[in-house]
Amino acid sequence: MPNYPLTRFHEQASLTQAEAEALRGMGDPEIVVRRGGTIRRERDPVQAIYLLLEGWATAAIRLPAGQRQIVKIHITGDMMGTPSMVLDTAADTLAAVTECRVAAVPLERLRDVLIASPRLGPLLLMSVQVERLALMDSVAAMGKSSARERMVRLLLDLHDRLAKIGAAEEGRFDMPLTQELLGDVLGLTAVHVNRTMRLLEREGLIARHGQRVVLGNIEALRKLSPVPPRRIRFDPAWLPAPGAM
Amino acid sequence: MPNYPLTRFHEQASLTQAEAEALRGMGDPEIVVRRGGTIRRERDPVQAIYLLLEGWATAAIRLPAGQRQIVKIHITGDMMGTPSMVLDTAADTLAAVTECRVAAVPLERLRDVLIASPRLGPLLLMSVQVERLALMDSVAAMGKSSARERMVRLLLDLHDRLAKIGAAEEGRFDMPLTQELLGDVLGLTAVHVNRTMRLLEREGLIARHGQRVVLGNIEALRKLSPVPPRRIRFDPAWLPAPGAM
DNA sequence: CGTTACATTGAAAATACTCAAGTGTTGTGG
DNA sequence: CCACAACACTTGAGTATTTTCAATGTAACG
Repeated sequence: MPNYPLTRFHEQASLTQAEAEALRGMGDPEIVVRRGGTIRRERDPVQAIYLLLEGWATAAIRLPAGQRQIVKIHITGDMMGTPSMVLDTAADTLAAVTECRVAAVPLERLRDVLIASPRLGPLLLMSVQVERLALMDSVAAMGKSSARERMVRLLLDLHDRLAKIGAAEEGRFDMPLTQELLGDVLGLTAVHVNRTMRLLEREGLIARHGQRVVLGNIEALRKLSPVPPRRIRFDPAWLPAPGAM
Repeated sequence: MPNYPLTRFHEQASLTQAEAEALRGMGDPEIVVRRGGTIRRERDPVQAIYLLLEGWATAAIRLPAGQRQIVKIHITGDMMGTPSMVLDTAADTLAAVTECRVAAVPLERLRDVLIASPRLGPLLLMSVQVERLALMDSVAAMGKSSARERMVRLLLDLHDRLAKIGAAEEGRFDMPLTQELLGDVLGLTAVHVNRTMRLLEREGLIARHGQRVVLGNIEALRKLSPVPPRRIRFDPAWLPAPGAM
């Protein structure tokens, strides 16, 4: 088993193994960020994108009024901080939920990789569109569904993503997120997150033991979810074939 | 003045004039979609992306429960339907709010353009990241701010985007959106949209005459907005220089 | 002019929030 | 190994925001 979970990039962003390795190879040596630590702060100058080699992290925006909204929960294998690629100062704060292993890819080196592997640009574009779709679904869920529905969607989303990297099986997985963090993801208070989860528990839809979550009846949960999962097309008509560029 | 508002692509997506023309030149002949018409329906096979040559349009997701969430209000010059590039069937419905002039760019031709103008891939990537940031801000606004704050943000966002294409001046612009549509953008009911706008009016922050909106005190409104505007960097370090690819 | 679509307002109900207190749980230093 | 912080979770009671339901007003259009 390789040091790095390439499957993540391969499946989500449909980068080939060689392309993910090219990106990884150009990255800085990995650093370890301890639980609660900050990887990159909002408003910092944007100098790199980040590969999350292992761990859980959050991407959060702080509103002027002081509240924090988490816009993405990152897990092992995710690419982080790329929306800020088009800004001078970072849009979001990347924070380690668990201890994380992270490799930074300075933007200049990313440019070199884009030139050296011309297909990587379109593939990166593809992975960004996938993230954009996830955000569109988030907006839909936040605008038009109840706390319970949003919670169900989050649990299913985490389950499906964790299953892809082998960190969830038969609806069971570890979720190292406090209820306050969940609230900042869902746009709810920690108190209401608590009530909502307890409700799902009383209904027999989920069970919890510490950080361990068990989705008892996934089919029933999927029926409750405000948005269905999306199936990515791995060979879209607009993607130049290898060798064409 | 050219037939096509290239400034939009140039400013928002930082495509050069030549690149925008390349994209436009590869598009199908323009079609006219009448007010209320559908440009592309959710779940349709994805065959093209769309250039909105003129008019207002919405990109909306329909939830299984039947509600509709508008994830983007498109104005003249916008590129539409690109998130569905990575799907077999479209994620969102594109509908004409006003009469629209639209040019479709079939995905196969987009591929040809990407090959012929290699810098277009990274530039497209840039424009998609800009849209992604807008969605992140939307999530933040929907999760953590009140109806009034969200309404203020929407009005400022429309104002700023319209100003870029010369369709807003001194805080005045036409907004051909019904309160029901506004509700589907903001995640509110039409009734509450009405109350919220009337409140802003009573406070002297805005005025309305039919579709005409006047932002009386833009500075005060910006202070109320839950998210500040973002400044895009037009020459990011990761963007290969012309000629480098 | 009648029809239709959109805007406005009131009253009651529902959802989620705030404040507050109490209950684990975990980690740490003595 | 215990005491005690520190942190996270849980629950109750009252409040605020937003929704729902219903009725009425108004402007555009054939």
